[in-house]
Amino acid sequence: MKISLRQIEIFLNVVKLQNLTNVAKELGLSQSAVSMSIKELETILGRKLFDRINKKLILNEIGRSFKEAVLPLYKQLNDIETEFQNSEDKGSVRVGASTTIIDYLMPTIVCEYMSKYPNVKIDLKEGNTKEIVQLVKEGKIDMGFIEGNVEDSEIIKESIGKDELVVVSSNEELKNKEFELNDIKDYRWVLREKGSGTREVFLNYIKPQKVKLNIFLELGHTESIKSLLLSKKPISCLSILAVSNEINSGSLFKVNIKDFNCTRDFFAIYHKDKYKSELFKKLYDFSKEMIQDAMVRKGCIQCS
Amino acid sequence: MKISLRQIEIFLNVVKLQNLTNVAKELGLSQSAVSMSIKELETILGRKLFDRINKKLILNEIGRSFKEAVLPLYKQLNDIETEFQNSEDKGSVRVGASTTIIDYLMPTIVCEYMSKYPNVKIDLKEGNTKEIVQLVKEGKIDMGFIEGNVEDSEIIKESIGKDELVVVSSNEELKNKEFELNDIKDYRWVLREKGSGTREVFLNYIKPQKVKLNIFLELGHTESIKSLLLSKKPISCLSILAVSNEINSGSLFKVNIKDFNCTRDFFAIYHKDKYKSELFKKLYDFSKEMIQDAMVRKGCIQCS
DNA sequence: AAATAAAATCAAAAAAATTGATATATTTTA
DNA sequence: TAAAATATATCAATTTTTTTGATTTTATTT
Repeated sequence: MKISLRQIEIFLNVVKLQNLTNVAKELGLSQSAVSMSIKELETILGRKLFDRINKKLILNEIGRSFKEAVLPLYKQLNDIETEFQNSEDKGSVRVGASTTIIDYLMPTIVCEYMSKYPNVKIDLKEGNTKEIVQLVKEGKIDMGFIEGNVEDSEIIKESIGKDELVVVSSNEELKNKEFELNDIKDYRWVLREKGSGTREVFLNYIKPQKVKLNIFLELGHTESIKSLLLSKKPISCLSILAVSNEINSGSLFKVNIKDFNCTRDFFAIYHKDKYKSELFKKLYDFSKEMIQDAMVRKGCIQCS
Repeated sequence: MKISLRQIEIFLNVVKLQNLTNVAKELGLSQSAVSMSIKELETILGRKLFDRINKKLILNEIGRSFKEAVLPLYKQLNDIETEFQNSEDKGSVRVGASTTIIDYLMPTIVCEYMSKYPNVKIDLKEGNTKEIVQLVKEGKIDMGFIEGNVEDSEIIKESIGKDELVVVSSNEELKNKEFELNDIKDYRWVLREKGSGTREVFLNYIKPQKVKLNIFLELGHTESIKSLLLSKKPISCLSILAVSNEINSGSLFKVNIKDFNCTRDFFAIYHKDKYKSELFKKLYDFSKEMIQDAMVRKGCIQCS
C-alpha cells in the first residue's frame, strides 16, 4: 500500500483544524471519510500520527515531523499543478538546426527569446539537414531549421526565406571587375568540407559549367575560412549570413561573377503529429520571424 | 479534478520506458490502465505531455518540464514514506519541565540525547508543576518532568528520584555548628519568589515550627540567589542540584540544622492515552535515567 | 442526569481505477 | 507486398477504493 496525495491533503487539514468534523466540512466530506483516511494513512506508515486524547486528535511527535516533511512537498505539487494548468511560458524546447543557422542565427534568437520568456529553456542540437530531419521524425527534437529541402510525408515544412551564397575574397586583384567563373578557377579556393550543405549547394550550382576549381584547402568551420580569407586572400563561397559584416566593413568583398546567383531556401520543419503547445507555437513563430528578419537585414546590407 | 500520486508514478514510468506496454508490465497493470492514466493526467493539466508520433509516445516540451518539476518531489515523498515506515529515530519531541529541572538537568539530557540521535529535535517548555500537568493533559507536550506530586486520573506519573532541599550560606559564623531553625531565623534570608515550587516546599516543611524567617529578599532566579549568597552572605534554601558544585568546591556550605530533612519527589509524567512511539519511549527512558543518575551523583557529592 | 459534541466503526453506495476485448495504425518480417 | 507482430486508444464490465449514512462510544457541557 502507498500513501496518496488525498490522504496527505486530508492529514494536513486535520493538522490545521485539529478537528475531524470541521475538516470534513471544509473538504465537503463526511466525518467518517476523514476519520478513515487518517486511519489508513497511519496504517500505511505503521505508526500513529495523532494521539487520541479524550476523543481529540493531538498531533504527536511522529505526526509533527511527518507534517514538516510533507507540507512543503504538498504545496509544491499544488503549485506545479496550477502552474501547468495556467501558464504556457514555461518548459524546455529542443531545437535542431544546421550549421549556418546555428552559427549565425540561433544565438540571437535564443538570446532574445530567453530574455522575453526567462522560464523557457532551449536545447540546441546541431546537425546537417538529413540529421535534423531524422531527429524530427523520431521526435527527438521539437522543431528544426534547415538549409536544404526535404520531401517527407511526416514532415511539415515551411520556407522561411532565401539564403544567398556569395563568392568572396580580400584579394584586391579581384575587386571591381566582372569575371567568368573560368577566369578565376585557378586562384586558390577554400571551401567547407565535403558533406557541408553550403559546399554541396555551391558545387551543384556551378556543375553545369564544368569548371574545375583549384580547391587548395577544405576546412570544417566557416570561421576558419573567414580568417584565412583575410590573411591569405584566397577565394571562397559562403552564405551571405556568414560574411555580411565583413562585406559591410570592407574587409571582404563579393567577387562579381557574371550570372552568378546561387541561393537556397531555409526551412522550418516539425513533425506532422506534433502537439503544438503554446510554448511550441511561440518559439516556432518567434524563430521564423527572427530568421526572416535577419535574412532581409543581411540581404539589404549586401545590396548597399 | 486533482493529480494523484499514482498518475505521477505511472507518468514517470512512461517517461523512463517510453512505452506504455512495458510500463504496464513493470507496474503489473494492463496497457489500457496506463494509457487511460496518462490521458487523465493530461486532461487534468489541460495539456498534452506527449506527442503521439506514429503510435509512439514522445515526451514533448511540456511533459519534459513537468517531469523535471515532479520527479524530485515524487522521490522525496517516497523517501519520506519509507523513512517513516522504517526509522524510529527521527522527529521532534515536546518536553516540559519545571524550573529546577530545566535549569540543572535538561541541558545535559538534551545535549547527550541529541548527540546520540541527531535527527531528533527536542522542544523544551518551562512551567511550574501545575502548568506542565495542564500541558500534558491538553496534549501540548509529549512528556513532563516536574518537582511536585500530581493526582490526576489522566496522568501517568513515575517517581524518578528524591530531590533534597538544603539550607546554604557562605557566612562563616554558621559553619560547623548545629542550629535550631529558630537560632538563625533573624539572619537575612533570600528565597525564590512566591509560587516557586522550591520555596513552597521549603516553607511548607518548616510551617509546623511556626518560625518567622527574616526574608529580606525574594528573587526569581536561582542563579541570582547563588551569586548573592557568595557576595552578601545571606541564607537560602535551594535544591541540592543547584548548589552541589558550590558545596563541593567549598564556596558554599550546608547550614547544619537539627532534624532538617526536606525532600521532594521528581516525577516524569505523560498522558494515559499517549501513543508511545519508539521515539517517545527512547527519550522518556533516556531522560528518566539521566535524571536519576544526576540525582544520585549530586546526592553522593553532598554526602562526602 | 440529560443534552451536546467528537471520533470510531460498519455496511451500503458511489466513484475511481483497472481489466479484457477490440479497433486502429505502424513497423517488421518473410 | 501481404502477413505477422507491435503499440496505442477506446469502451463496457469489473474490481477496488473512497465516501456516505447510520450507529456506537466516550467525554464534555448544561
